[in-house]
Amino acid sequence: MVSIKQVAKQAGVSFKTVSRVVNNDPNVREETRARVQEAIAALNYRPNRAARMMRNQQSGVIGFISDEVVTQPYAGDLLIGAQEVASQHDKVLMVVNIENDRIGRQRAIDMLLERRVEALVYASYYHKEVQVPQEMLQVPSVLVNCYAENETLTTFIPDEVQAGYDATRLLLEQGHKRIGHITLNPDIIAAVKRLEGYREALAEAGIAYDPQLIVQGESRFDEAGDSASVEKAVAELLKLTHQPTAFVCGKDEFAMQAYFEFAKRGLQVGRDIAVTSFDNQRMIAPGLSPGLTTMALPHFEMGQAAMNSIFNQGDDMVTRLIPFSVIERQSHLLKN
Amino acid sequence: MVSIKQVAKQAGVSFKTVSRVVNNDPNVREETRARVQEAIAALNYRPNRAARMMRNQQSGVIGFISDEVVTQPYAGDLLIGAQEVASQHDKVLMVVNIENDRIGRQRAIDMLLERRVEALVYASYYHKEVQVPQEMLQVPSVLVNCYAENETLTTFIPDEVQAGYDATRLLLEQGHKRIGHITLNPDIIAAVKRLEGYREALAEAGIAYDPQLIVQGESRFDEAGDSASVEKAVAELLKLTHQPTAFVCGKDEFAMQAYFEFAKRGLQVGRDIAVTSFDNQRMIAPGLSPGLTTMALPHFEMGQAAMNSIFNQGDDMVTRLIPFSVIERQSHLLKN
DNA sequence: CCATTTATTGACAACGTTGTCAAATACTAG
DNA sequence: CTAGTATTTGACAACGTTGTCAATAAATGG
Repeated sequence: MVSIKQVAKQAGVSFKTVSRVVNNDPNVREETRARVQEAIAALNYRPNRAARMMRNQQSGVIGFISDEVVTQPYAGDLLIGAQEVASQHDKVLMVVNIENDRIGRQRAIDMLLERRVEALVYASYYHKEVQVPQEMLQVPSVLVNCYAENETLTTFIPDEVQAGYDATRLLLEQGHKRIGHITLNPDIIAAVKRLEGYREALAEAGIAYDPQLIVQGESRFDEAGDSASVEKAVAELLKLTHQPTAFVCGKDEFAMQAYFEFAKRGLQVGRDIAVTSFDNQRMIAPGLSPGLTTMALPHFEMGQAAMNSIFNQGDDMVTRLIPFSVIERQSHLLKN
Repeated sequence: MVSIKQVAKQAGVSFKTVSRVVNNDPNVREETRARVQEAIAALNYRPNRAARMMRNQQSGVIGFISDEVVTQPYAGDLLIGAQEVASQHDKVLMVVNIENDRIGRQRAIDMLLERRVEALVYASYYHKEVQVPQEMLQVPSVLVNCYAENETLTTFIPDEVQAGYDATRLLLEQGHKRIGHITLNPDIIAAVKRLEGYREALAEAGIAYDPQLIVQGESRFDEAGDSASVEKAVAELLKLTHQPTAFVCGKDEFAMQAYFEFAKRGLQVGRDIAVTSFDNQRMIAPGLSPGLTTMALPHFEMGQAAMNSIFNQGDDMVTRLIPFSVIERQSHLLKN
């Protein structure tokens, strides 16, 4: 690899002069500058960031520890959002994926700290509680899509309550009074919070909460994607004497399966029954017919917000709720 | 940040001795080693990789340029596969996402080369042709999920022909003779190659190719997820006098929509009609009923293979096809 | 043309490491 | 106890940069 000294030799100047040219120092005679630039081009010189960093003690790198983020559909948007902001500040991300300790979390953090990352982002692939390793505190750090028991770090999490509220309100606004809710596994925070939002919306509309309308869409030990639970859930809700006319589904997969269950019974979403859901899986929601109205997780926004908070060290140690976006398609409407 | 010299002072030795302890040099008296280790722990010292790198001219970093890989569902597995192998060799990935030049490709490559990455992986989110920037050739590089016009780089791409062949053969093995194929947009390489595989499988089985059985599932300018095209495609195929008894769907979304079309007509997958598909979208395929038999893109394997080829510089400038995995669920079977 | 001032350039140290080699210390045998 | 050897330690240079400051060259004014 060619260094600044070789360029200097080629241009017939001291290496310090080359440094000046590289850094756009105005105190260089034009003629010299041109000569140096020529040499730089000729030798295809590229400054060495590691050496530069050693002088000014800045790595320009931000560590991004992802707890399976990238394997999850669209959660990669979190990465993209973070990168976008980082790159505006001339920083790069060093991404380490720690999947169930395949590479231990400890090792990841050590690696990143040895590389003198200027900050750390710890992102989880679904909203959950995590243990924050002590070492993270040595460097500005934020948590995304997860939170720590002892609120030691700035945290960005999706506003599940709002999402549950909005998903329900969309249906209330259409005049529905009996709204079924097929919930996620209650071990998941999202399940609990969204239900909370659902109840808030009902309360606001002056509708009594009826526990019969809440059915779990996945058994605690379900394999991902097992459709039997949703089948049962829909059956149960439709068996009620006072049938629901609308459904809030815990995720788009549930909605998809519910569509099938409705179809079996000759019910049609958009005519006989209204549906809202969560996640905006781009592979599912737009492809259903009618298109599924669903609450999109603010992955991109959380990534941006997290990174912004790193650069604006003013506000610290807060937990910020990032709102979901309402993706309105047609499934929440009934046309007749 | 604490440096080796401060540790040395604390332990009352020269900084070179600390260096030896850090690097597990056996030529250190046990007593001294203990003293140094104590100081290291006390000061929470961590070696500076950038400085280390400057000496031995190795950054330990591999650049991963992703052309929207992480936004694509499960394509993030590519990253994971790559990281797994990299980390076995004690390297880290520096990931830069270049989405339609939001951060220019040029800037990404400059950044990575300034950081003296030891190699570059260029990954595209769907199998397509790319222009390889000249600079990539300065460093060992591989292409993943995309290929260059002038085959200048080692390339790893999914074996679309095999996938098409397997998806078709699964159905042929069940005795189907009339197999419909709903294809992707023909601008996409996958569409063309999978059809090729389909034809190979038919030919092998001694069944004549019937162009009437091939229908495009998305118009050239379709928005992602528009379901109208599949609706029409299925209708067209079922209208044929000599109806198909099995369908090869271009992707899992098509299959999902086809399931709905069949349901509308009282046809049931697994009883009246058999289906195979591509992608193994974990949000869709297992949740359909019956579970969708589909060909999983070898993202993880491509990531691994790409990284392995970087470390085994023996074989160069080859194009390697990585096979899809056949994910057998029930949709290709008919039980009666 | 000389004395100043100003613009341009270069020598050198430093950043935190590791490699080379020499110095110091500890151990062994006679 | 001494010489000789083996072990342990440290001084110094180097990696590729940038900051500090001094040295040189060019420009200005009288």
